[in-house]
Amino acid sequence: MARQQSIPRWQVANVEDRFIAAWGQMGAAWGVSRTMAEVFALLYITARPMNTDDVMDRLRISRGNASMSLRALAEWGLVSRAHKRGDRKEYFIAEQDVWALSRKVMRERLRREVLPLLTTLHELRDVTERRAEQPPGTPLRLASDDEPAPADAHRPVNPAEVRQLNDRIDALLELVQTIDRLGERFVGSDGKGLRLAANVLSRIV
Amino acid sequence: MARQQSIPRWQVANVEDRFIAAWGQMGAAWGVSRTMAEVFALLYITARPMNTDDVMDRLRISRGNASMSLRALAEWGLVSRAHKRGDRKEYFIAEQDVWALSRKVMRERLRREVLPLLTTLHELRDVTERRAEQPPGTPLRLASDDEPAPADAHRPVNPAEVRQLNDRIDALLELVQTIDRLGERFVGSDGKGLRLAANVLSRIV
DNA sequence: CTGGATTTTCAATAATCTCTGAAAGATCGT
DNA sequence: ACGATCTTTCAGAGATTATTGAAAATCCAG
Repeated sequence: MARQQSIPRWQVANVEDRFIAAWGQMGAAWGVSRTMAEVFALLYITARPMNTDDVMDRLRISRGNASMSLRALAEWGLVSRAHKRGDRKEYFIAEQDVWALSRKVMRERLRREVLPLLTTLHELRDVTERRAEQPPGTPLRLASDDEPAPADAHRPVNPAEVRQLNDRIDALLELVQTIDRLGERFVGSDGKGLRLAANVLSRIV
Repeated sequence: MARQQSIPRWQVANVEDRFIAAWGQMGAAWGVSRTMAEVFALLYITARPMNTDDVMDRLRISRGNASMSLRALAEWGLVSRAHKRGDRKEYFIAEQDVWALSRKVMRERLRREVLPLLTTLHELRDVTERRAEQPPGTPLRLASDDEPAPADAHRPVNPAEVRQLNDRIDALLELVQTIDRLGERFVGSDGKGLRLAANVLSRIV
């Protein structure tokens, strides 16, 4: 095999910049703030411990912004904190294992953005659910409705329609639950969950 | 089994509203415009063909907004267009099969937000890649750099570091490719891909 | 072809989200 | 305890994105 060719520093910086931009873009498309994604990208691609000033200077962002982004990344578990002897500054290091990364992202996103939906869907189903074993006399209306609703609003809805509404909520509930459980599977297993899944599925389908 | 209890219309509307709000919220968290997610939620949960005015009135949004959102949803393949005899208005119907829905969402998101990243990562790797079979004399610098860079920028980077940089890009490339292929798997298979995956994985891990 | 009905477009506006920078708060060595 | 260094906070400024509404385009029946 031929010898590795050396590359001028400016070209490496260019690669890093393009990587950071692309990663930031993707983050933004998936609902992560662009800057936070960029800070992570910087730490990942350089694979060097960096302090707030390093990040500020390289990304041309304010101290406050850098501080917030780094903290958020630490909360997500995507970067860890480190210290250097004789230096009071705090340094940050990006997790380099991409499987660990995807696990952490998945866990956090499930917790923050799927669970709340799941909760709401359950609540809603409680309303539309067949109340088979409920005592017949139970009042349907909640206590607190003092708004003068039009008479039409009180017309009872065809029970068949209610059942269909319930079924639609149920179907979504099942989907979201499946996604949630699937995610938890990865999270729960060791670091290689996604890779395992990929292999298994390739063989099956 | 006891008889299904009837529910006043206002309570159904309340369930629908809460569903729409929750769905919109989740959409926003995942980088989909809140309104677009809400319009879909409305069409899905009512399971009725609706025209632009219906959506405008129910969601209290402008005609333009409703029109744009409906069109986008149609482009995503999440709603289909329909017509009623003797009515020139266009009606929209939400896909009700949640597995088909997840397939369509996944396909579009892969295409729009993963593929571009994949492309960039490939481009970047082309730069850092070992140029084993490349002719030795090939110039490293691109033709067009007239900017007066500081001498430091031209200092060659330690080849070992370049290799490590390449490895980091490679690792991410592999991850993103895995996700992409995994997604394509669902898309390519019949409607039940996700459910199948869920079952298989539950048994394995 | 015409007129009315419907949809689409898009510049202006509004709402939302993000970033800054300076001040307040922490932390540490002496 | 003090001063120096570093970090966090957050109100205001700025940037971005979403929304409106009215005009323009499209469509269709007669």
